[in-house]
Amino acid sequence: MVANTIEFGSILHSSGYKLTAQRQALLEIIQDKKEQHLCTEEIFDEVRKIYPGIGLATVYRNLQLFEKLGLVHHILLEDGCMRFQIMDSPGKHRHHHLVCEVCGDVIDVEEDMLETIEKKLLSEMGFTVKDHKVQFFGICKKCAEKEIK
Amino acid sequence: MVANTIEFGSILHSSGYKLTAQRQALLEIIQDKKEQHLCTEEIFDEVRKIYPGIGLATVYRNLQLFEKLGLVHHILLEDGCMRFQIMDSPGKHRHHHLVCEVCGDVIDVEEDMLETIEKKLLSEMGFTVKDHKVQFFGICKKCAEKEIK
DNA sequence: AAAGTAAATGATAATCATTTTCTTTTACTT
DNA sequence: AAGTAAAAGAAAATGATTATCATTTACTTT
Repeated sequence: MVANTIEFGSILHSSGYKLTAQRQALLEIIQDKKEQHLCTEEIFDEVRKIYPGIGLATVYRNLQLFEKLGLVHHILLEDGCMRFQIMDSPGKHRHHHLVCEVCGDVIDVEEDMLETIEKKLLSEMGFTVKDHKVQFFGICKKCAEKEIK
Repeated sequence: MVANTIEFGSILHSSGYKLTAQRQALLEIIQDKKEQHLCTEEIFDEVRKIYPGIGLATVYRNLQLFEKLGLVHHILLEDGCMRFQIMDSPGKHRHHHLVCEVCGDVIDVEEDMLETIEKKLLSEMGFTVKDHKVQFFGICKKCAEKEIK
């Protein structure tokens, strides 16, 4: 499931892009920190550890490119920066995010559970859904348990 | 259903805020342009027509205040600015947005349709949902009909 | 394997939405 | 009508992101 450097290389090449050391380093980081929804600056800080010379503009540029190629996707929370994640199964609808209002954690939910709604939107409103972005705000399990004590 | 100036006045007063001419003008505009998901700059341009002296910072400040008071809410699309709307029924979960990828229109969907999912998130993951943000991307009815022709 | 070329990078400046600061004005209280 | 804290206006500051441009590099062609 997890794509390796060679795969990334062929994805880039087949679209006419070059596989640079910077791009490899970036993809490695994003893949490693899969569960953490890192923002651009955070990715920049991480990637510098393995490729110290990299510039911030390169990070921005390539995250955009990776998203265009379907390798990563981003979410917008309320903190005013883009947070990126590896796209686990290209073509599938985006997964949902649970944002805990207490601890700030962002939890991924792989299950879609929106088919019924999307069918309804088509039949009742004539709107064909191609993708969605869903965020739930509330209290995560950990924080709910702490509150009881 | 539609709150008038007097209501807004008492909402502001009861929370210790003053009812200024600028705030009235702002609320009028946001109420008038209910369907339009205006961004801050657009609201600024509109409000200047009825209150020419208003400053942009005042618009930003008050939109923030109105949101805190539950009078308006905002969405974040991909254009990098906040878009505001009057909150029709305070306390209720936010409504969903259908974003047409062809014409860019944003359509409101008042029906919630997420109860089943939210129950599942609680029972299976222990996550208590307080609110949600849901955007569907796709093709609206109008654009779908045009395509056929 | 060396040369050629377009793409990619790094550094820095520019941009754009939003926030902050600070002085002046105004809404509401006494 | 006077007093006061909140609000407004103007402008500077901030922070994320994008654009510019000279230099470097990945990959192609010889």
